[in-house]
Amino acid sequence: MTDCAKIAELLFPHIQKTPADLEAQYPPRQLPEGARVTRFSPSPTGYLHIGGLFGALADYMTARQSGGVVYLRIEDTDKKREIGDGVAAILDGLEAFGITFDEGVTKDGEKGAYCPYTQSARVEIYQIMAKDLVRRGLAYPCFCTAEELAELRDRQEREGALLRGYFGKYAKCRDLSDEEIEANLKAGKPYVLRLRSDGDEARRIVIEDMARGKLEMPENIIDEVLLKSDGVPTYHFAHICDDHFMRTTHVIRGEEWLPSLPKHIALFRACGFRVPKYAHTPQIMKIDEETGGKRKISKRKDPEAAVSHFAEEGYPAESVKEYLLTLLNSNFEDWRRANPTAQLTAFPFNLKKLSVSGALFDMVKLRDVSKLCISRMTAEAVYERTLAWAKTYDEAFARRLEADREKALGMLALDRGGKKPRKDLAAFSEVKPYFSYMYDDLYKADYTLPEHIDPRDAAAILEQYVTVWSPEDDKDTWFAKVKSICAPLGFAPEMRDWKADPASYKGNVSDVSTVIRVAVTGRTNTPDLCTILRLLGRETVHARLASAAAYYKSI
RNA sequence: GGCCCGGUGGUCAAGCGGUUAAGACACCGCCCUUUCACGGCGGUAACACGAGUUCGAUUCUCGUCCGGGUCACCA
Repeated sequence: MTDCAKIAELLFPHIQKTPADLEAQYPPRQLPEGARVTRFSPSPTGYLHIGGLFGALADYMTARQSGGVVYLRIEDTDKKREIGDGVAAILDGLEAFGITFDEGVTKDGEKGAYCPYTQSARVEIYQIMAKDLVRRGLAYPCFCTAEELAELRDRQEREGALLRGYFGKYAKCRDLSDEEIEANLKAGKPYVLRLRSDGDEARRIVIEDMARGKLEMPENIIDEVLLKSDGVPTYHFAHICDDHFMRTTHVIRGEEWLPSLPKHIALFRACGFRVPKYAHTPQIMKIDEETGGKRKISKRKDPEAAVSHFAEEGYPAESVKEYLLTLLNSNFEDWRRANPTAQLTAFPFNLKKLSVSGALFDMVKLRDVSKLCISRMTAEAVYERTLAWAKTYDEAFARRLEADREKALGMLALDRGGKKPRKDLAAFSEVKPYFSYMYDDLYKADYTLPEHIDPRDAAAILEQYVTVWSPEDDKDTWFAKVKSICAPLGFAPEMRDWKADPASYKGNVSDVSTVIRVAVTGRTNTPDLCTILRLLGRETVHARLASAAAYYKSI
């Protein structure tokens, strides 16, 4: 007969505390009815990933809309994969998107009563639980080497075992005698701690997932590793201990965790803990250019996987957030339309409405959301944010913006505000190319006209126009002047006249303004021309009109 | 391969036994209009397939197919 208490003592002589002590140290939270406690728990293995942000947003919204708590926990139990500034990278990413936590790891250390929030600092907690499991005969040390494990796998393959892993008759160390364990320990053999599963392959468990409804899976029978040979827990064990003692009510995580759910249920039961509610989020996909198929968005292959990519491109953080939210709860768009200025946290986020199939990340849709978002900003806001973007990504442009703030504000105010705001800027990086004609050294002349306009007419229009235009003109005066040069040159000043009898005109007022627009901006389409001309100023306008006229005459 | 999760227009998706099968993005057309954009109106386009249950299946069940995930001392 094995003496579990003795083995527990042998394995963890330094552990004196018991689960009861932990219960006392980390008591249930005093929160109002219905308040949900969620957590975002990344591992510091790289930059913040779009899928991570997606999940963090779900955690954040769930806690906020229920008057609960959302905390940030760092899962750094794998020192091999960890990168140096991993935590900082994640913190920066989250900060950029305005996702704030009530508790957990911050740039200035940890805050909250359930600390520490970094798994590597919680080893004692895991070991207290582990010791208790051993004492109760629910866990045992396994001394199998990597070679033995590989052998096991080979054997299972040979035998055609449907289920692979460390379990039942394959679990070599499951029934080691006390003497063998003691001898191994004395010999200094490394070991991992495994769950002694009492699962039955034939039994099935039913779990309610908040997003997916009833889920049915076979019971876990694997003797999962709880503590690795360095005494640090695996994800599975840390998840159970942390989410219990941090009193998480809702575990929101990616669907890649679905297959290990039976393990987690078994572990919660073994520990005597209540199982939290789960919601498994879908993965964010993209179209693979090579195969044309859908696939999970990947950190390695896809630059847009890194959340920082959007900052570099100058997409407003809130538009990325809003786009992600439409992926999370598709009724978000309708809500936003009905509440254009409401705080994001006012949205009645609902885990039950989580979409369950992997959503394709749609850059086109993101751009639309972003255009709408920027179109609603004031010129001052666009100026400040473009400037902030440029300061890190395009210094020369930043200096230019600062050098003539008035002009920049003027151009950014073009067709902004009012009932019909322009929706043509999706990112702050687009300001420079979009308004390149506003700056002499960025401006590239392109005198290409629509084919139906004769260059000789164009030259005549420009020569006439320069005599009437004045930067002081208001919009009506400006347009009246454009019209005034139409008739003498054979163009219809009124669209109505032209439509009634196009044959008797060379063109109409639209052609005339196109000629002016092309001459001054090098584009056939721009925002309000009158204002552009005024912003450009007399000298520039005259010079551009003259050189365009000269060009048309020369061909 | 075993297990798991999915499968409604090009994309994201409402739907939850009886609907002319919403909406958004994209696309096309028209209107508005000095261009473009905005806005308005309209249009193209979908229930993967096969059985079963039912008076009736997009909706329920089973099978097939397709997509994805997962089978580590990684998370």
